[in-house]
Amino acid sequence: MISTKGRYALRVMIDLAKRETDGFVPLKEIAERQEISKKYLEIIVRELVGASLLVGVSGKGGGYRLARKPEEYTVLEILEVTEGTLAAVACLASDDYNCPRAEKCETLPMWREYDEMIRGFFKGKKLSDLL
Amino acid sequence: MISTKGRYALRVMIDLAKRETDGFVPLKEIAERQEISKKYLEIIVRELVGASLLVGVSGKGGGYRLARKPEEYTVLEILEVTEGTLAAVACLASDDYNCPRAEKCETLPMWREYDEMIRGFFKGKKLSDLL
DNA sequence: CAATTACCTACTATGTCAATAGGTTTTTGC
DNA sequence: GCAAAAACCTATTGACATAGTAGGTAATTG
Repeated sequence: MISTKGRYALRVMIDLAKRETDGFVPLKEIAERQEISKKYLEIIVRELVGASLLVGVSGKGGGYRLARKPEEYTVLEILEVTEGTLAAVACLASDDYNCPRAEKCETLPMWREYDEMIRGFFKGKKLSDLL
Repeated sequence: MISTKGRYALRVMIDLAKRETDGFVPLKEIAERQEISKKYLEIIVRELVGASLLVGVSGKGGGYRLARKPEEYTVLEILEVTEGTLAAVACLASDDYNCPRAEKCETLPMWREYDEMIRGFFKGKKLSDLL
């Protein structure tokens, strides 16, 4: 299940994409428009800055803006930053999981297929598709 | 993310499908073969019986068996029993959620599309496909 | 009647989610 | 230089879900 964090992140990105030409947009404005607690958004937005999806500038006149053009973001990368992993099952979440039953596991192939489908879906969606 | 409950349920169903002709299979055997705590499986299996996916018989010589043929189960229904909902976002998890922002929500259409894809995927998989 | 098995209720440890609280640092305009 | 505005940072919390465990009762068969 996609958490609020991922969903909020997406909404922030969309909000900023719509204000692409407005320079730096303060978080306060975004929080009000989106009706999300500014304090909570701070956490989310910081991660987006950390991953270089957003650029943040402190001080008066500061705020946030997209680091690239809306069509250059996939929904996948936005969700991966905030959700950590989109893996459907723990077995696929990290490379060093190494389940001893993997060889004989009858369900693993299905989870792999599922995973690929999901990633493909979100990779195919650009931020610009959501405006 | 699909929890252990759903994944274990699936493995129990597969295990039973492979022993379709063996009459009633005691949980102890399944737990040993699958290397899962019997106690925990009890909880899961009870839910499967409650949903009429399995038939359980008490007493000596008892155990569990499938209620239907393997090709008559979809993975979707098995997961739905144990996971409760497969909805990707809270907005779609229950019908009476009624988000006030639904009308203007830019992401909702994508979540709907995502949801349909997932349900379609698991509906298309039969238990017999996993043997 | 003893063994086996499902069935049932309750509890618990751990972790994650969704925030909140209360600061510090950076930058600009006056 | 100073006040305002903004990002940035650390810590904490309440609620809930997950992944079990513990200890029993009821049903069935040989």
